[in-house]
Formats: sequence, structure tokens, C-alpha cells
Amino acid sequence: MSGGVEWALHCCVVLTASSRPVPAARLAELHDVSGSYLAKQLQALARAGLIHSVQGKSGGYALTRAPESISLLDVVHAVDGPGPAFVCTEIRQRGPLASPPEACTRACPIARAMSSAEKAWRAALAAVTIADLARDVAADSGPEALPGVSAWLTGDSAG
Amino acid sequence: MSGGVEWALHCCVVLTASSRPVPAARLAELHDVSGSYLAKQLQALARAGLIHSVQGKSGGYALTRAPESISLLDVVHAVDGPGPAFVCTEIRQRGPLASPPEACTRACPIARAMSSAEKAWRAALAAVTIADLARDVAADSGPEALPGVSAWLTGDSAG
DNA sequence: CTATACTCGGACATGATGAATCCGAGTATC
DNA sequence: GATACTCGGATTCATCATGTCCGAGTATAG
Repeated sequence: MSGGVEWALHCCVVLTASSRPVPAARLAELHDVSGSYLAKQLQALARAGLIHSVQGKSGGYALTRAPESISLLDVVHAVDGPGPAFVCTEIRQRGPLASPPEACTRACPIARAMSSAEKAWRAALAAVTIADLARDVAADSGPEALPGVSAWLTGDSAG
Repeated sequence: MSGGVEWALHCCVVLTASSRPVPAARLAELHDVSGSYLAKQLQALARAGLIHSVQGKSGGYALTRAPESISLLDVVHAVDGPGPAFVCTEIRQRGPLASPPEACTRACPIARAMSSAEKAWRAALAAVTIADLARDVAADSGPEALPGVSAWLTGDSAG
């Protein structure tokens, strides 16, 4: 799985705290990661409609929907692509003993089992929202953690 | 996910049909894939103890355990490695607002959610065995399909 | 209204990992 | 005891993730 997923998730969680747009460079400095590369992940989130960008002097990124309506699955699909991890190449239809196409009305059993497992994975991701993550962060690091991040994001970097 | 997982699973299913060792080259010809590369996947399965190799003139690969006691998770772990797909790099402990190490007694909420999803995925894979796949193949392609493959594997390639 | 400074957006190098291949070590057969 | 066939690891190539850069566009300030 792409490592950018972690960055994107953290960005979504901190964007929960601030209602004003936050520049990508500020998010990168907060997480101590490459700003140029984080921009790519944020662009992917913007293409998926999860966040929207505002240009100009006081522009940046902000969440499009409410945090309760953004699931982890949405973020993973936006960054890593919606395609399944396991792709069936239909090797049962190849080779000297290839199954005739008429016998392949259903997906092959291997593809079915792998797809079922990925379905469970996606269901688990879809059941958790960005709001849930923000709540857990508050429970772990204290209720003042996210407001503090928000103040730093909108304030000066020297503070 | 590595594409070799599909090859390895198909090989495990067809090895169910033959109790005698099958050379890697024969398996590659059956599936019309690169024999040199399939060897790498079979070696990974052998290292994991799922199949065992016998050398010599009439050697090859054969299942070590009963098909009922080999789960899809075993095969995926053997080929793609047991490590989780999502790795937390602890970026919460980096940057100007890094969380102090004393506040990081538990894994960060994002890592927990991703780990939980992967746990569901692994559980789904662990619930399906190679024997289940063989049964599904018989249900799809008819009960004579796997014995036919077995006959081809042990017989001559010209037939 | 104009100039500016700051923002995003996509196009461009680089490195690591998967994919594919080859030749050498070892053993049951004849 | 020679042989022919097998596996096993070391090597090379392609692909995608990673990381970086400069140009297009807009709200602001004068």
C-alpha cells in the first residue's frame, strides 16, 4: 500500500480542526514531510472531491463534506486508486487445458475468495470516519490537542 | 499485491489433485506462464513449509499438509510476506507539534483503524482453505476437471 | 484598476521493489 | 558409476512509488 495514505489520513484529521483553508506547505511543515510530495496526495484527495482547494493569497485546502461523512475507504480509494489489490488474470483460460469460455460464467473461485476478503477489508474501512479518528485523537492526546494544532495552522510558524 | 499470489494459489489447487510430485516446469506449462518466475513463487511456498520439494529425476513439488489445513492466508503470507500492508511511520512524533513519547503508549488511532481492517481481511482469508477452492472448482467445471488435470500433469505433454 | 504575492496544478527526474531470467548444486534413475 | 532431470539462489530488467520542479490562476493590497 502506498505510504501516502498515512499522510493523507493525518491531513484529513487535522483539517477537521480548522474551518479555514490550510496551505499544503503548512501541513507539510506540521508533519515534517516533503511539501512537494504531500501536494500530490492532496491533489488526489481534491480530485476525489473529499477536499476542495481555494486559490489566492489566503488559500489552501479544506474539507468538502462533514468529517462524519468521510470514511477511511474514501481516502484510501482517492490516494491508492479504487482498483482491487488482487487482480484475476484468468489464467484458467490459458494453457493446454484451458477452461472453455462457456464454463466461465462466474468468476473463478480464487478470484471470488480474494474479492470476498477485500470486501471485508473495505467494509471495515468504510465503517470508520474521519470524525471517529478525530475523537480518538482527542481521547488519546487530550481535548486541547486538536484546537492547539488548529491555532498553529492558522497562526505564525514561529509561535 | 504481488501477481504471483494468483499463480501460487492455482498451483496449490492443482497440486491437490495429484499425490505425486509435479515439476515446476509442468505447472508453468499448464498455466502458460514463465517457468523461471513461477519457480520463485514455489520456492517461497517451500520456505514457508506449505509444499515440499523432492529432487532427482522424478522429483517436483507436492503439498506438505492436507488441503483442509492450508488457508489462503498461509499462501498470501508465504508469497507476499507476513508484514502488514499499512505501516505506521509515527509521524505524530515528528514536526513542531510532535506528541511526546509518554503520550504514545497506544498505537495512533489511524494505525489502529488500518490494522483492524487488515485483521478482518486476514480473518476472511484464514477462513478459506485450499480444499474449499478445489471443491468450488469441481462445482464450477465439473467433477472430472481436477482428475483430468492430474492425468495431464503426470502424463505426457503431447497428450 | 493595476501590481503583487501567494496559492494550487500538472509535468519532470530518481530510487526501490516486483518481474523475469539464467546458471550452478544435488539426487533418483538407468 | 554415468546420466539426465530436478530444485535453489544470484543476477538483470521493467515498472511504479517517491520526490522535485516550474508554470497557471486568483484574492489581496495599494
